[in-house]
Amino acid sequence: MPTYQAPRGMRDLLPAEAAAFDALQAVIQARALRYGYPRLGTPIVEDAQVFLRAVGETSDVATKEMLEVSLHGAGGLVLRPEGTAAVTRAYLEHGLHRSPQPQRFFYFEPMFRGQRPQLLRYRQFWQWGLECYGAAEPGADLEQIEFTAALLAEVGLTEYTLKVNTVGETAAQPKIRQALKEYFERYRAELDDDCKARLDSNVLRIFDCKNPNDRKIAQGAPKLRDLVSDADKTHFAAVVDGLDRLGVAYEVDERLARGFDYYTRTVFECHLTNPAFTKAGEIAVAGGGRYDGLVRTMGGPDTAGVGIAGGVDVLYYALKEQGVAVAEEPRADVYVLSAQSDDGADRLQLAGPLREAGFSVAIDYSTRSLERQLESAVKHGAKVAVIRGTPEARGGNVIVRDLAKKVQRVTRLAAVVVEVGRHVPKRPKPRLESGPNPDEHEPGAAGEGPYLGDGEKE
RNA sequence: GCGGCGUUAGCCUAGUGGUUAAGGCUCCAGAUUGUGGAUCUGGCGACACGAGUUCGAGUCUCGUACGCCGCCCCA
Repeated sequence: MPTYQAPRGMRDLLPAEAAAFDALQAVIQARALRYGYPRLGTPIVEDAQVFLRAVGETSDVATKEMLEVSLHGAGGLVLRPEGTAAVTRAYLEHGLHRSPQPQRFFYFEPMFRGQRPQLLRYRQFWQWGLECYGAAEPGADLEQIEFTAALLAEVGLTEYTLKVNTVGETAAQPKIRQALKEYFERYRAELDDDCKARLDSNVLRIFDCKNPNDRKIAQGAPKLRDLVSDADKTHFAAVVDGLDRLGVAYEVDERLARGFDYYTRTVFECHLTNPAFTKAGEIAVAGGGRYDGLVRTMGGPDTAGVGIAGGVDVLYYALKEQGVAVAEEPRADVYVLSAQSDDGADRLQLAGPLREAGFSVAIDYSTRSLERQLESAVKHGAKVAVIRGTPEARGGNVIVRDLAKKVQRVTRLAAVVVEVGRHVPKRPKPRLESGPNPDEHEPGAAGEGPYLGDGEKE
């Protein structure tokens, strides 16, 4: 009787999907580390003001789409709706703005939104993200865009397009909004109700309108690129030029504007292009941009910043749609069976050395017939059965049976680990500390010079 | 948050006012505890929840929850 259900828009990650998420996190986090972005964790709950300040109090996120948390009746806390504001809060709270700049961070966390769920828009969703503080140069923008392109290529996502645009520096934004407002104000009577509202709330969003007539009006609007400052133009030109040189495919989309107020200059998004997703409008698998005014808005010094966030759920389903195998539900490779009854501890003792050696081992504790136990082992996906039969147990032996090849041999207890190793691989054991990288080539093989200490001359 | 459409067992499906709600898959247990995915036999298990209409509701009406789609918005 399904009396209890997961809350609306939230779902369980069953082992297969959880394994896929783990695999995605491992790939993304390893790349982040390679780019010099260590992971930073922030609480799932934050003071609502953190986000209200950052994203702009008028945006919809602020007004109605955050999930509030009640703590003994006191309000003011919300479930984290996005990463950038939270990471920025941590950056300032811990004085990281007084550490050598730039500071780079990676995160991989669940986020929450309050709207009704739709295709790939859950109330709890996972995002990975990068933040870089204290680098105003276009190279920092490029770094993150290149990261994303390389990441998506690594995991095998091909059905997407990268769009880039510039929305101008902080100082230029009021002027830009003013110019657009003046333009659209002339057509106010012709705009549909939604766009009339956008005219007052967020003019930039009129460019996203689906109404054909409004689109026509929007085509004649002043171009963002003409409205931004000369410095903005130089910055954007450097980004675009860099993408060309790096061989990253992109489109300049004059209409691209992101939802949060904190974006300045470069904005970018990766949109899915598979029809299964475009039918639901534009779904972004990653997106981000520069936020040169955010740190100051949050109470810190004038600090440039740039960030990107990607949807893990979106990426996972997009890969599935493309037929990319992500990860399988992990199964125990080895099953321990026994014909003896009440020998649970013996079965555990049998499994122990195998587990310590790195094999994944599950145990059948039942007293069912060997036939049943073998059937169960196969159904659970085991590749090898270690069978404790009566005569073998008496002689200190077990049977190691390869369930796929249907071959087996009697093995001394001391040799079980070696014998099992002939049929299935060990799982990598994680370590608490990582050691130094081994040198992968002979010294001098790449034509490098000898090591010299300070003061030595070649 | 607004609107439309849905919800029968773990999964898929039948059942449009009248016995005890049917079937397939899965799962569990057996087919005399030494060798497996098959087969056979048996078993567990559902009308999302709550009201209402009716002699009688899985079936009609309303509300709630959840899902899908659209809108708003997009992280």
